[in-house]
Amino acid sequence: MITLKLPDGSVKEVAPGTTARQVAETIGKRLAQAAVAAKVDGEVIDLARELPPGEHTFQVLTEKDPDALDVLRHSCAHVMARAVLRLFPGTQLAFGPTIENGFYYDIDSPTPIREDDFPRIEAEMQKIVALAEPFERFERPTAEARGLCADLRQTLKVEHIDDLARDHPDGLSFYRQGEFIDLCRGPHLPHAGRIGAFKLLSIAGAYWKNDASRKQLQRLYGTAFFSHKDLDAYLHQLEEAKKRDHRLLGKQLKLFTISTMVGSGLILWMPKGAIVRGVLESFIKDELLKRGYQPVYTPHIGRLELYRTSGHFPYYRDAQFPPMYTRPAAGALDLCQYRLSLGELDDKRETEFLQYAKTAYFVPPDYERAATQAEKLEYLHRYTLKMLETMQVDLPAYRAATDAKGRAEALLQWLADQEGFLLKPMNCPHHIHIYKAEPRSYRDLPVRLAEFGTVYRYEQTGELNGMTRVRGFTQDDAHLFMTADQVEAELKSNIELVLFIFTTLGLSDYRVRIGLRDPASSKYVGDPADWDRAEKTLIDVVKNLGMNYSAEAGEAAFYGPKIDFVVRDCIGREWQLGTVQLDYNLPKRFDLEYIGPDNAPHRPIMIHRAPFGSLERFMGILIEHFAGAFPAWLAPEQVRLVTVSEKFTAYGRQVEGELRAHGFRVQGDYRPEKIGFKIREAQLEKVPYMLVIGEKEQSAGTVAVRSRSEGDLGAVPVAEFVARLAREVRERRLGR
RNA sequence: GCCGCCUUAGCUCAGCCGGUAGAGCGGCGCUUUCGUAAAGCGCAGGUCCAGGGUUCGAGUCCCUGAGGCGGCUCCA
Repeated sequence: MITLKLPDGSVKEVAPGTTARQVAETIGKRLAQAAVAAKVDGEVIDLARELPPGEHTFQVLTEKDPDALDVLRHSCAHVMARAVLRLFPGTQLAFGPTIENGFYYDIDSPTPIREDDFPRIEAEMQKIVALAEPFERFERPTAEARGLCADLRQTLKVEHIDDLARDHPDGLSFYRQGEFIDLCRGPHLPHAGRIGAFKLLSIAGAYWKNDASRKQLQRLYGTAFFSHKDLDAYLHQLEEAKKRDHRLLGKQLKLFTISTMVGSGLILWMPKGAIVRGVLESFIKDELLKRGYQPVYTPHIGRLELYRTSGHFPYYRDAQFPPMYTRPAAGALDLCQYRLSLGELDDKRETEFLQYAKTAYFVPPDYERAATQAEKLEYLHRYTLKMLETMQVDLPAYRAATDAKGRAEALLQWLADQEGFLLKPMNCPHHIHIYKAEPRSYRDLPVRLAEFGTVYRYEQTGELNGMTRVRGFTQDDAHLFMTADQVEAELKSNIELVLFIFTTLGLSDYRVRIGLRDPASSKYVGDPADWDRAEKTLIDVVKNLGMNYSAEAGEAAFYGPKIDFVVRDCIGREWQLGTVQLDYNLPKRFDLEYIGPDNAPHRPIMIHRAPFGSLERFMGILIEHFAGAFPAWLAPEQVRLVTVSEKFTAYGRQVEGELRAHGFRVQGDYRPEKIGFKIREAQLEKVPYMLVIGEKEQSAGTVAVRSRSEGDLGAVPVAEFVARLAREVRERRLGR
């Protein structure tokens, strides 16, 4: 017998071989009709599946259950794939999972699919849904499954089976629906007729198995619901969310702009945006001073040697603006050094090298693109020799070296003596040298150096996004230098600082991610023992604070693990804001020390932290968070005075002066327009308060207050309005 | 960087099968002196992203490049 525990606590015994649907029928006919799938021991299964022997929890899923929506969407992905196969014969299927608000299917079709094709595909899907054919599960031994996929000419599926044969030696499942058969774990709807409403949303490129070196496929995104009403509600919600987009609001509200001439990913803060940023900066600066931080300033560039020492230059070469050598040819040799140190020339870098070589008139005449890696490196070597010769630089160590690695090292020796600078990609090396500028005692620790430090990173063009992913940004950065037994308290205090900032701004929808190193990757520097210690400390601190978190391998910085605060933008993309990073490595690389109570030198430990992340990204997220309607303490313009007619201009100016004298950001609108028009403008500019001034106010010495969100609040004496607003600003009230 | 799409007035956008460019808002001028989300009339404003090609003729078709959007990959 099979024993099932139902959600209401009752227990049901059924015979072996009973299907989930049969159980639903014994519970109730209506329930069986409403059933979409079943949940056994937390796992969602088809209604047609026979229940496994033993004791289980059992639940029938109906349309109301969120898990049921996933099942529906997964089935809809199959329907879409089936429609695509009909319309685009020869299409290869990859993966078709559900995602948070819908589903996608990765495909490789002989003729690329375009958004114009969506209506045809949707019409074909509609036909399939109308037939209401069942989804039938069947299983095959792995070898046979491979054969079936091969017969279906689904080469990607065959490749996938080869990859996962190890993990599934005892067979794989398929689902058949009409002529369509797909390798799939399931579960699925009983039949396609249950798909109430669906829509294809977009199309994008995606790499096979998420690997950029593999083939790029087309990813078709769609969504589906049980009812048209739900679909319409979702589409409406999408439209509304788009109106909060910081790129749109930034333009409308004149907060920031990006100019092609200045460069992609470089934010120009317009006066209104600059006000908000300034208020945020003083907010955090005051907080830091209270917490024992010391503000510092450092320049925007630093010597290459500095970043060779820190590791930033060699490790993130491709993500930086090119180095600036005072001797131009050194730049070319630097490029050679880098390629030689990598020991390979991939297609992209080979093209770059050829272009570079051409401009220097050093193209090897017999250069063949099809050369092997070894031949390519040989050309690179000959090019380097030619450069050195022309520059009349004699490098015996280079000549003596026999392989690319040796040559790279010899070149680096020479480059290290060349004067070269880098736009700073991080502030830490500069701050480290402030730490190093004086001898430190254990009594001085922790030393907390803070700066709104602007850094530059050459992000790939496809990554740039409004204010959230840029090439020049300012971190509210600080570096803390401390002893081992101060680490925990400092970490804790920094996490609390981030939380304080988030609370003040009403950012409540975030998640905490602990970034650990990926054991399989070689990008991390330092002693594994230090890493283990650092990772354990971070996890302990977060646990002790009772926070929810997810620990994710591969999300660490190259020098240490970190705690990130991740938020979502208006269309659901995640961005890292606040970050706290623990670092045992840079102190070693820069040979930092302090004198301990034992009168001997010790190595300090560093924390890197930026509660906002970057002011640019934070501002972008904040614009979306408030939908452009900043609370009074942050608003670029706090008060707009609107006069009923030009007769009241004088009184208006008097009130304006009074408010300005109290430090408020106020602007008077004295144009001979109707006040309805002036109010509309102020409302659209999202000014928190409008003060209407006419005959009554002038004679009574009052102002008629109108709130952006609550409308007419009635007249009050000017002094009273001043007191109210001052309090609202002081308390950093969020309003709504 | 990769795949797909987009780029027309300051902004939002129309512009058919290739025949020489339009609207609304905004701006400016005049009139209106007005009570809580748009007063009326008039005027100005365009290298149709850039470069090349096809064509008698290109905003429209083709190629290359730049910038943007959505993904993917990346993100110290």
